[in-house]
Amino acid sequence: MPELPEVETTRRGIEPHVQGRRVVQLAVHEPRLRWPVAADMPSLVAGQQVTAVRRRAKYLLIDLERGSLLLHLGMSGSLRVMSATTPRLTHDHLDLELDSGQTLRFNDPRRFGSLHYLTEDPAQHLLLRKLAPEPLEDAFDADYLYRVTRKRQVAIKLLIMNSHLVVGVGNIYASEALFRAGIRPGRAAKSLTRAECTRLVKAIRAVLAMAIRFGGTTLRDYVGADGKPGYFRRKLYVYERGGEPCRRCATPIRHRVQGQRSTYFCPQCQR
DNA sequence: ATGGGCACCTGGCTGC
DNA sequence: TGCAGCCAGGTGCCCA
Repeated sequence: MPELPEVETTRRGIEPHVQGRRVVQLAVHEPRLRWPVAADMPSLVAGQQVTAVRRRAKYLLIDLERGSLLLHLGMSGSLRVMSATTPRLTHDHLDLELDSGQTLRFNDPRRFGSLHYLTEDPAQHLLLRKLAPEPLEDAFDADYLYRVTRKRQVAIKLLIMNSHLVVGVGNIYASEALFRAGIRPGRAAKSLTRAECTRLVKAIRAVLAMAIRFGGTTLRDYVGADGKPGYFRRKLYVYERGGEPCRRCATPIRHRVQGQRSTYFCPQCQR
């Protein structure tokens, strides 16, 4: 479910409830996530104070005094803050119970999410070490995108979804950013001109920033940390709009499968 | 090094 | 009503 804007929306939603609190208990109701939750994690994190809540790509980092929890929401995960006494629902797999009487509850039907506890520098962890620059920071610019697309035969949509090259762009925003940049998703990455790279970088930044401002995209059951749905969905130009008229030129939006994922584009506006 | 495909899961929807 | 088949927001890993 979550792309970068949903993860950032979640981070901002939980931060005020979590930062500065002390962990009373980590309750692992279902350890079988994408990777098994380590059995000794509850004993390691109990009693520690939360010093910060950060995000790297689509990972959330909950910094503690002596280490960090590294959480990924996968395809269907969500985090909610609620009273620790609230009855659990199906797929509520984790509870980070706090000294405020509240709990940070992780629900994930598909169990593609994950939780690690790191005592080393998180940036050096295997899952984070090879990630590309953050798209909303300065290192991600037209020069960078132009450089990494040279010699790449792969379709530009697949390239911008490759977290070793660009982080935070998932299936929805990949289609949306390419529409805004006027670039067809199937184009070989190396065929992009410098001007197109400039447009694409701007489009990626703009679409992610706007989605964060609107609190993420509502698709099916997505809700933010406070349980409220995101409002970006009505802003989508192409995603899940196959056959419908392009909002800009009225040409029917096309749908096709790329790398086993759905892609949407306007054959008129995108070249 | 690059690229393509699969795997991990559950649930919702469609069509017979 | 039941059930098979297909699809869904991610990404690490294996193989060619």
